[in-house]
Amino acid sequence: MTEGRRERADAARNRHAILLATEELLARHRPEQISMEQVAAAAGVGKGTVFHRFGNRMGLMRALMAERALALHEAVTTGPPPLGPGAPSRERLLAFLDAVVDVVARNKGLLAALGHAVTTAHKPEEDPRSAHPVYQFWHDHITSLISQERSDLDAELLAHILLATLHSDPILRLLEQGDGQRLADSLRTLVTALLNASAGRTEPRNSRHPNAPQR
Amino acid sequence: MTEGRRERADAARNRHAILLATEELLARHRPEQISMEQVAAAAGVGKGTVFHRFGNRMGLMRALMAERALALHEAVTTGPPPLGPGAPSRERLLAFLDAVVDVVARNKGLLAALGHAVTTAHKPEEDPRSAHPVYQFWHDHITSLISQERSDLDAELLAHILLATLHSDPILRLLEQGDGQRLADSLRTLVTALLNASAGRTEPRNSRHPNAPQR
DNA sequence: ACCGTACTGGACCGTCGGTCCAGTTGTCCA
DNA sequence: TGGACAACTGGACCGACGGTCCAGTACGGT
Repeated sequence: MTEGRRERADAARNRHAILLATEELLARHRPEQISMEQVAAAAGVGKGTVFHRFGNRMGLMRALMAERALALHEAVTTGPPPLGPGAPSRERLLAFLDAVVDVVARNKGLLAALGHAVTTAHKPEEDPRSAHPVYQFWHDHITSLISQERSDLDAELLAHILLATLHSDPILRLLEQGDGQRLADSLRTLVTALLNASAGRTEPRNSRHPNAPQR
Repeated sequence: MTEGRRERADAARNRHAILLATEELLARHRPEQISMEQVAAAAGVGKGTVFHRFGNRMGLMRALMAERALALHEAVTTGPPPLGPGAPSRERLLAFLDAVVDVVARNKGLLAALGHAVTTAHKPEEDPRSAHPVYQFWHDHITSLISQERSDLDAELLAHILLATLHSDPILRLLEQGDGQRLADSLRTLVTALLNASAGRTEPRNSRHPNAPQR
């Protein structure tokens, strides 16, 4: 981050102001209709400053998201069980999903703002590999917990499925109406059922569309 | 559709050309970077025509999606089991999910193009109620099948969760690489586990985690 | 054949993401 | 303390895009 120099005081102040302004706008307006100019104006800085600090719209959203997710990140890596290390994987997983729903519920618009772009670099093939760090972390964590508990499952894919929930508009809508608990409950049900399922129980690869690629 | 007059021949021709051009562009380029002008040019019509027929970007995507989903719609409502009526709900559900994955896999970019907007009217509070008809239908169908099999579950929410899968960028990426079978398998596993789970097994509404990180 | 109208298409508009660069200001070092 | 230098600032500017408008076109009914 800070290579060599420290961050200049005014820069830090403006950076904070921009993030704050974005937060407020996000809380009040639909995320896809807040413009960078609006953000700049609301923060009381020039547009150039915003772009200088955050590169582009996505960068701004990423930074904001990263900040919001920080507490959770710490709770998971160094906090007490069941979120932190120490509890059995199953408990950690359930606790983590609860916590993630919580974060998302408190940041309704933000996830939507990131949108699909969360994991995508959209410019002329930048590096299609790198996902949003927050997503990356969440996904890795869930993957690891699932596979610890059930090594026979496709943990990685299932983690994507679970997280996909949080990008869904109808579900975001529910969250807006305060139905976070309902979502958390269903997620618990789902995961519990998954972890309890007997291993060979699901019918294996049936022959799909003939020209569907294998793997 | 055709109230009173028939659709003019040239209009039909152009409409088809536009849809076709959109398809091709969608297949070649990232969906968020194809512009309406491009579509118009590729279809060999003026921009006005495109807007006249489809209203706006979303309308175009909707129309295309509706067309793509038509076959599935018919298979479900009037086709033979297990997709159509007649088979037990569980079989129908599994078959339907397979089929949906198939449709999505064959239309990679399209879902992403619709994006979150699938269910949202974005203009100044138009009618936040109405979802994309295709989504609506898929959701209703899944909800109904789940609740027939397991009336104790929150079928509606679970249906949203299952469908959310298809809007996820990482998963769309997998689909692009031909991993449709892998996704279908995991979905089957998930649903089977869910339907098999013993009723009271999942811990009921615990009072969210006390040490969930704040803010 | 001819009339009314639905359809057409390109000029046009306002907005927005992003760039640029000249001026400013914080920080380091002597 | 002061000077030099780079980092930061911010607003003018640009190209692109979604969407509107409307004069002209040509389809289809009669």
